[in-house]
Amino acid sequence: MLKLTKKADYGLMALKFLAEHPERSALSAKDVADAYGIPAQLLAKILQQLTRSGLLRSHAGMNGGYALAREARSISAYEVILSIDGPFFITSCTKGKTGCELTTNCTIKEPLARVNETIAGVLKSISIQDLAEHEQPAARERNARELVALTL
Amino acid sequence: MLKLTKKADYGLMALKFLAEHPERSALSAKDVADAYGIPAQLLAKILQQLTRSGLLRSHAGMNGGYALAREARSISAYEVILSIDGPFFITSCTKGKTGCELTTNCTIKEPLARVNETIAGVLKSISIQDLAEHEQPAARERNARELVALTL
DNA sequence: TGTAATTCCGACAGAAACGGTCGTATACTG
DNA sequence: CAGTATACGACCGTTTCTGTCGGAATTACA
Ligand code: SF4
Ligand code: SF4
Repeated sequence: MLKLTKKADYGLMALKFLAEHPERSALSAKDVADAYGIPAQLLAKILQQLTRSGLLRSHAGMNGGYALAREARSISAYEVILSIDGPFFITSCTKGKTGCELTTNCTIKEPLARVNETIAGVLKSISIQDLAEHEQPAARERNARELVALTL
Repeated sequence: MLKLTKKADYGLMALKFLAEHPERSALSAKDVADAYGIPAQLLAKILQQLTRSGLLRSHAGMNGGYALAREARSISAYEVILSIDGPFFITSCTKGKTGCELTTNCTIKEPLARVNETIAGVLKSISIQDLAEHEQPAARERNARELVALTL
């Protein structure tokens, strides 16, 4: 289903946590894992992946750990998900193995690709910074209609 | 990952197909399955589920089959996904089994819930009718920023 | 009445994805 | 050198997804 993996979830939490602690030059995977209840080794792998993707900067050895490679404002949730879960597609017609064989005669492929772009756009426009700030839940969803009208 | 299941995918295809053939009073599951390359028995179950949810009207026996219960314009992709894949949540913190135990000290739960609503809103504003019509892919995503600003 | 078409329903199995662990190697600090 | 930390890959148990099978109930029609 349309659900993000816990890995991505954990990744976002970690990023947010790092964004909230700029005073510390680096936080170890264990620090973050303990702050919430995340399995330490799993989080470690996630942070390593984020580092590979260039979202984090790592430093081994004592007092080592991870820090944001860029400012929180410029890191989008989309990038995080992309890094952890791989290419973002809501449909299965992404070529490669276990893809969909109906791509030739499928008629909803195109429209769904547009929906895909819309959702990707939403994710791209959410930064780690946004997660760190807490605003009031306002009236949302009421504007969804006009919102999609622009993109579809 | 943030991917819809093939079942939902098939369901949308079928709905669209039905919407495109209003002249026929009913189309059998096999008709639809053959039109594309969808496994017939699987599609049958999907259509049955959609019927149970009230999106389709079914008629057994010869010359039986399925037809839209409402007009295509008023059936949203969200309803289809909801019917087939169950409640829509991008996160795992949906209580119940295999849920997330970090809900107490999780700090991104709230923000993600808002993202969830935004995406749900997008889905809700897309109708079967929309899928059946093909418009030009226009500049989308450029408005994503302002779009989310409204909902976040 | 009987037969074919068709929906309906549950159970099941294979395959993939996910969540998590382990072991070990490497790098840095002091 | 010892201790702390990242880096990486292999592995495994569970869940979810996809698809199949077998059979029962409905309806049309000859
Ligand atoms: S091709 Fe059509 S059916 Fe296959 S995944 Fe893409 S959208 Fe779904
Ligand atoms: S509680 Fe926090 S961590 Fe657990 S699923 Fe919800 S958002 Fe993700």
